[in-house]
Amino acid sequence: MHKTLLLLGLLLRKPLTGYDIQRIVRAHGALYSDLKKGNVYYLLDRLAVDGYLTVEAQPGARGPRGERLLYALTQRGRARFIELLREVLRTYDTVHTGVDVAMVFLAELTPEEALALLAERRRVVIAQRERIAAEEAAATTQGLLLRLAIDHLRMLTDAELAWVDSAIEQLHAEGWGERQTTHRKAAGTDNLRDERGQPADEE
Amino acid sequence: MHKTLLLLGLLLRKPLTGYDIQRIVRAHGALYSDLKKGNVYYLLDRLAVDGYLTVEAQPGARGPRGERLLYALTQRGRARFIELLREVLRTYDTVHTGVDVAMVFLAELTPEEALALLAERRRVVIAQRERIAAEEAAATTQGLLLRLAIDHLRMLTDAELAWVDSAIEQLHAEGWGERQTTHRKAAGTDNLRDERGQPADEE
DNA sequence: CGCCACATAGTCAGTCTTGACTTTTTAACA
DNA sequence: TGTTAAAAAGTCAAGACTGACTATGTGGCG
Repeated sequence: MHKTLLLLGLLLRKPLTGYDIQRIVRAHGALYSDLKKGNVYYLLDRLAVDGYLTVEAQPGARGPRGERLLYALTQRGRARFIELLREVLRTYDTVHTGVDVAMVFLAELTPEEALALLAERRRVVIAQRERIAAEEAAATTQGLLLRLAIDHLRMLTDAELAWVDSAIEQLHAEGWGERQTTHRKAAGTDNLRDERGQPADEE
Repeated sequence: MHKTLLLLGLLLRKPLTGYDIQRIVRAHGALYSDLKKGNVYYLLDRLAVDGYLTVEAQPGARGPRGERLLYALTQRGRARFIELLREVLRTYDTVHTGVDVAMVFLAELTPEEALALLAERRRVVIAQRERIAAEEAAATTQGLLLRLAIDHLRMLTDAELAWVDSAIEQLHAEGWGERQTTHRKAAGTDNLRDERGQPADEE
């Protein structure tokens, strides 16, 4: 949904071709990095079909594949943009990265390997944090809003790092680092919980 | 990918039907909430086709739709599980919630509405934090790993809250709250940056 | 100039994901 | 006991997304 928001948002200022959009996306690094090439064309096309964009061949410009299409926002598109903007700002659902799922099953690995993998994760997170911090520095000249946006990325990465550190520490505290403690069987705390009785509100 | 990991993980202990899995997922609240019904059946089927699971009709049990299918892990499935577990633990990519995108375009709204929406977001995040904290409390009896997993969710939610607060504060500091300051045109700091020159490593 | 390597601009088949629908079983109650 | 309501268990068509592929232009260099 926020991918659509981004496309409409980029088209606010002036009409663009699919490739223009890709260049902008790429230039912004981590911020927009989840909008992939193929998806851009798909979404632009769908937005056009739904009447949010108009399409026309760009006059004097042909790419390797025939003539380039120029997409422009319609009035409905502008309205849709505002609508989406509100929607995205006001809602929040929990992010699901998957580490949490992995964590639940961590006892399936040897303590040594588990800790080694977490240590590797830690390094990866730090590297990513570095990259984002650099972007943030570059963005300070670009105005408050862009900086706040990148701030968001950085703060989430910081939180991830803090969590990994805390997890490693707690595992050590429980003896996961030591050679052969009470681990062979102590790990088997059953983590399959089943619901019985209350239907656990499904929407 | 972590959805597959979860399915395989749940099947580690014993064979289950699709519906068994759904009950477990629902019972775990926020932790597994991104695995939806339809997807469960699709993924189980695909895993079976790929040889990671075996399927057989559960003996004395029929649901509303014919006989229920019981899925069991194969040796390959067990190996795949471990493989995925390692992969998920070791990698990290930035999460993309969309607020950051929305933030970039915040100047398209009036300062009043923007701040109101952020305030609403703040409330939503707090409510979600509450829900997760409750789950975390309930999970403390369930062992370290489950608690660490839910910790992860909570810490990310905390970070989101901290960000919203900081954003609101900074916007106020810039005069977004006051009635009619220099905003009609001052907001138009161009946030379309384009790449020129270096191809900005695309993998 | 002819050839190679690379950048450009885009398509496409296949995969994942979802919400709305369907059919059967169970429960509740008049 | 018959009727209605809700929950169980699952299907399905359509939408979103991706990576691999394609085909054209462009610059360098022998």
